[in-house]
Amino acid sequence: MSRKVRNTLALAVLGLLLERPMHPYEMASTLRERYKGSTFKINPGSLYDTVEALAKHRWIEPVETVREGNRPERTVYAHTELGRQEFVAWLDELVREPVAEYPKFVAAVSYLGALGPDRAADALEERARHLAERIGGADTALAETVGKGAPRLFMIEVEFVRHAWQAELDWARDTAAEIRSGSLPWPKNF
Amino acid sequence: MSRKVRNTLALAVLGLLLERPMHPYEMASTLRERYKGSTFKINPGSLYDTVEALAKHRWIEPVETVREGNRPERTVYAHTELGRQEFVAWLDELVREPVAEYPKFVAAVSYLGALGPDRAADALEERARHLAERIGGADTALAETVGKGAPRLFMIEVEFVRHAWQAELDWARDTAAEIRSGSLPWPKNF
DNA sequence: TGCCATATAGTCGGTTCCGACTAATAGGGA
DNA sequence: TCCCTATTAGTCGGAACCGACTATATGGCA
Repeated sequence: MSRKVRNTLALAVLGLLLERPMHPYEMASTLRERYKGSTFKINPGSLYDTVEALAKHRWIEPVETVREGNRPERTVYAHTELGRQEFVAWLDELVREPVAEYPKFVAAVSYLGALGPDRAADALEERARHLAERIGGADTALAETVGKGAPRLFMIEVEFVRHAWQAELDWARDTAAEIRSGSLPWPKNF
Repeated sequence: MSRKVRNTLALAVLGLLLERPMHPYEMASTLRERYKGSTFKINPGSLYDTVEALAKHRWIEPVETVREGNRPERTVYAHTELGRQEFVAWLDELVREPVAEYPKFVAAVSYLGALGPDRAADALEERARHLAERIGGADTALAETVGKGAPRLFMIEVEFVRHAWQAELDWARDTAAEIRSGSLPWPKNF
């Protein structure tokens, strides 16, 4: 059946418009404020394209075009009833069904052999250090928001990525250790 | 500095051409044979675009154009010395430095609240079941290849994704349980 | 008051990506 | 021998995506 707009940025736009009408630039700054800059890739070009696509399919619609002083016009959008329905259905589907996602790291790991054992172990250990830093950052962010009294649910995706990073970190360290110990044998032809 | 070709499919192409010269269609079928269809998104259009981009930057080059019977011409490519160097350098970088990747599930989780507690828990439990199946599939694939006497390193990325899926599964189950038990409070305005 | 950094708001052209479509041949069964 | 399907091989137009660039206004400080 294949949804009309697949870009996840569209999900963010719909989510924001369910709260209140906004113009695109405001969407971008609101998302950044809420620490969603690492959940959604907020690129101005993509954002305006996405908003247009959503409008074309009547998931959102322009409600007014204001001009303040000599600044460029701002077109304010609101969600439609169709948009609200699609938002929830899409969300449901995204949570229920894992979809293939081809991350760069998996691609690289599939050719790990080409680095040779020493360089591969080095690289994995360096990655592990980077991941540890990011986990620290996530913990700080989580502590801050909870400290401000915000409900945990508002940062639930940060809890998830923290968990995922931890698992990746564990794997990187274990695999590096296996390479160092020789328990992960290295074929000659690499 | 920003690499010339970023598509990970280019990494797969280079990896294959380091073994021996091939024409694009052969690359695609070889990758599928080796169970790399879930590591790289092998789309004919993308593949031919990628090969062209690699050729433009002299990481690979056409070595011959053969025509058998009335079939379309097949252009066979080989890697260049530059291509070999870039391959290893790129690989190294991809392993060492985690890069931001915006997966759809994270986007959805960030709006989990919109599903309401019951539907959210349902959806997470269903995802957990799907993940369990995939983990089973990965285990089967791993057992088969090891059974055939292939070195573990040839399927190392499957070990990684298996680990990542397991972590995701654990999180999904734990979070669903927290929602069911009420220990993850649900704000009213969602 | 002159200047610079930052915030506001969005445009534009190019690259990448996608998947439906084309087209020929080989193999197998009725 | 005719037809159907699978395999081989690749093309093409459009959609999505990106990020550098434009342009105005505001605030602070030297």
